[in-house]
Amino acid sequence: MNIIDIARLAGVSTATVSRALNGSDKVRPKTAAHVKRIIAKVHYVPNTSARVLRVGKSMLFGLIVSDIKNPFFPELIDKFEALAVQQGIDVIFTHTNYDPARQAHALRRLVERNVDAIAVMTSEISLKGLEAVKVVGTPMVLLNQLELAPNFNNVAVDYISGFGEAVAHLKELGHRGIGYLAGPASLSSALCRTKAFHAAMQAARLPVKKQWIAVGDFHIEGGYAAMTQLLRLNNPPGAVIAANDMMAVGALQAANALKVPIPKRLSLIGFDNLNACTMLTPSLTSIAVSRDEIAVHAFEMLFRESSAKRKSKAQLHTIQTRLITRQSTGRPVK
Amino acid sequence: MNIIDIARLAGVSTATVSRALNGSDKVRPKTAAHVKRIIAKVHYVPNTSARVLRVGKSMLFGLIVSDIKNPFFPELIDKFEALAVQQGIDVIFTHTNYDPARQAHALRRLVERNVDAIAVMTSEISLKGLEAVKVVGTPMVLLNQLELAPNFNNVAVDYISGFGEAVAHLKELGHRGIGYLAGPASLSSALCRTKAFHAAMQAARLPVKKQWIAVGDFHIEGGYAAMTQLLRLNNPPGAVIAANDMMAVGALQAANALKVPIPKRLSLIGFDNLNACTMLTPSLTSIAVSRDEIAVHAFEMLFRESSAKRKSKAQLHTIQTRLITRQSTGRPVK
DNA sequence: CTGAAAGCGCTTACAG
DNA sequence: CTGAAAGCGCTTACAG
Repeated sequence: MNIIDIARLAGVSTATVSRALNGSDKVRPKTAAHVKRIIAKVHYVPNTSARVLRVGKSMLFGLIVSDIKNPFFPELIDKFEALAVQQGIDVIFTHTNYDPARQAHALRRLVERNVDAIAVMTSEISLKGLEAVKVVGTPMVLLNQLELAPNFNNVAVDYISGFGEAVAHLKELGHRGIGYLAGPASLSSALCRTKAFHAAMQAARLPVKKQWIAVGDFHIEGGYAAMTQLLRLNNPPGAVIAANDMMAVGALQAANALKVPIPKRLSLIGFDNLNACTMLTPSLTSIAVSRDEIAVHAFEMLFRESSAKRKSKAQLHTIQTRLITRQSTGRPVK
Repeated sequence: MNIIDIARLAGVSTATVSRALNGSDKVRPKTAAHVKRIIAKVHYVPNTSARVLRVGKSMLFGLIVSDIKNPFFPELIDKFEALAVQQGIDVIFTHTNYDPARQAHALRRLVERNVDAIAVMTSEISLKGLEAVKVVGTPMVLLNQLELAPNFNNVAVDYISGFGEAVAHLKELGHRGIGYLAGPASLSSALCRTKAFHAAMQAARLPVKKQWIAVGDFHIEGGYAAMTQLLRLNNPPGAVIAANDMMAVGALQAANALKVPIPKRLSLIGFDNLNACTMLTPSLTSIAVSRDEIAVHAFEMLFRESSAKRKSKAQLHTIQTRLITRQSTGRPVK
C-alpha cells in the first residue's frame, strides 16, 4: 500500500495525496478531506524513508549518553525526548557505557541514519568519530567538553561554583578538614569535578590533604571502597564531598559499616541531587544540577541549528548548580 | 557526496561500490579494498534512508516504555539496546508516561519509520494504534498483556508465584495479618499484581481484609500516603506488601515518620528488587524480576520474527520471580 | 487548485 | 567479477 494506490483509490494524483498528507494549503479542503478519509479507511501509513530520502531532513535526533543506569541520565533523556516529540522529532537513543569506542561507533551509526542533530551527553572523552559528523555537518552538542568548546556546542555545568557552595557550607558549619571522593580519571566530568574541588578549597583558604583524596569509580562500590580508605586513616577528615551521589551512597554505607555516625562524626555531601538523596537515612546533602535544564538547552541548540539556513558559531551554555542541605551535614562534634 | 561520486573517484560502477560497501563476495578483494580506501579518504557516509527504501528493512527496532524515571525501565532498555547493537540494529526509544494516547502516537510514528519490530514494554493498557501495526504486519511484543496473548507476542511476569513466595515468607515468620499497597487501577501491571496478591493469600489460607488494602500510584508519594492510611487504622496489619518498590520506599518513610519500627512492628516487602532496596535503611525485602531476562526474551522474539520468512503464531514467555529477603521483614513482636 | 514527471541515493536481477 | 539500468515511495518545481 503506497501513495500510488491511494491516488488511484481517491481518483487524484500522487501529488495531491502528498499535499493532503502534509497539510499543504495548495489543496482544496474538500479534496484533502476526501483523500484523508480514504487514507484512514485503508490504514495507509506513509513511508518515512522515502520522505527522508527526498526531503533530506529526517526529523530524527540522536541522543548518546554514558550510562542509563545512573539515574542522572534517565531524567535528561525523559526531558529531551519530550521536547523532541513536541516538535514531531523522534529520538534514536544509544548509550556508551563510558566506552569511547562505542561512542565513536554510535556517532557513525547516527550519521548514517541521517539524523538532523546529535546530543552527545557523555562523560567520557573521545575525539574519534567526530570527523564523520564534521564532514557531514550534522549539528551536535556536547556535555562538559570545554576543551572542545571553540569548535562544538557545549552545555557545561558550573562545577566551580557548585563545589564552592559545598565547601562554603562545610566551612560555615565549622569544618576545616575536608576530604574528597574523586571519580575515575578516564572521565572528563570526573576531571572537571576534581579541578573544581581544588579551586573551591583554595578559594575557601582550606588546605587540601593528599591522603584525604580517594579515587572511586562513580558507582556505589567505588564510593564504599574510597570512603572506607579515608575512614581507616589515623586522622580521617570530618567532612567529605563525593564527586557524585552514587559514590556518596557507597560512602554512607561504608560509614554505617564502620559505625561512624553521620553527621555527628562525618559530614557528607554528594553531587547531582538524585532522587535517592531523600530516600537515604540520613538524607543526603547534595549539589543539585538540573537535568531538565541540560536537556532543554541541548535540545534548543540543536533545534535552532538544524532549522537554520547557515552554520552558526559554536555556542556554550553554562548550567548553575544549587546546594540542597539535608541531614548528612552538620557541625563537627569534637 | 554519494555513491556516484565514489564510483567516479574509484573508476568503477556504483554497483561495485555498493558491493564493496556491503561486503559482497562478488567483488574482487583488490577492487573492494581500492574502493574502501577511497571511501575512507573522503569520509563518505552511505545514506541509510536510501538503503532502507530500496531494501525494505530498516534495521531499526522501536522500544516503548512507560516511565524511564522508574529504575525498572533503564535496566531493561540498557539490555535491549545492547542486544540490538550486537546485531547491527538501532533502537528508537520513546516513553509514554503511562498515557495510552501517547502510546498510540508512538506506535504510529514507529510504523511510519519502517521499524522492523516493536517492543511495547508498558504497563498501561491500550488497543488504539495496534491496528496500524497489524495492517503493516510489524512484529511486536507486549509486556504482561495476557488478555492479548492469543494475538500478540507477550513476555509476562509470573506474578502469582512471586506473590506466593512473599506471602509464604511472611506466614513462615508468623504473620497472619498482611496488608497490601496496590497500584493504580489504570495500569494493567497493577491489576495483575493485585489479582496475584489475592490468589497468594487464598493459597496460603489467609484472609484478605478490605481495610488493609490501600491504593497508591506506583510512586513514592502514593506509597507514603497509602502506608500512612494503613498505619492509622486501629488495628494495622503487622506486614505489608507493596505492589512495587517505589511505593515501598514511600511506605518506609511513612513508617519512619510515624515512628513505627521496621521490622519490629511492621514487616515490609516490595516488588521489583530495584538497586534502591540495598540503599535503604533498613534494606528492603523484595520480589526480584530480572529486567535482563525480559529484555532478552522480548528482543529474541522480535529478532526471530523479523528475520523469519513467514508470520508465526504469537509466543508467550513467562518470567519467574525470586524473593530476596533483607532487613525489612522479620518475626512479629507482640 | 491539480497533475505529469523528475529525482533523492541506494541495491540487485540481469547480462556479459 | 563487473556494469547498465530499473525501481523502492515519496515531494516539488513546473506547467496548466
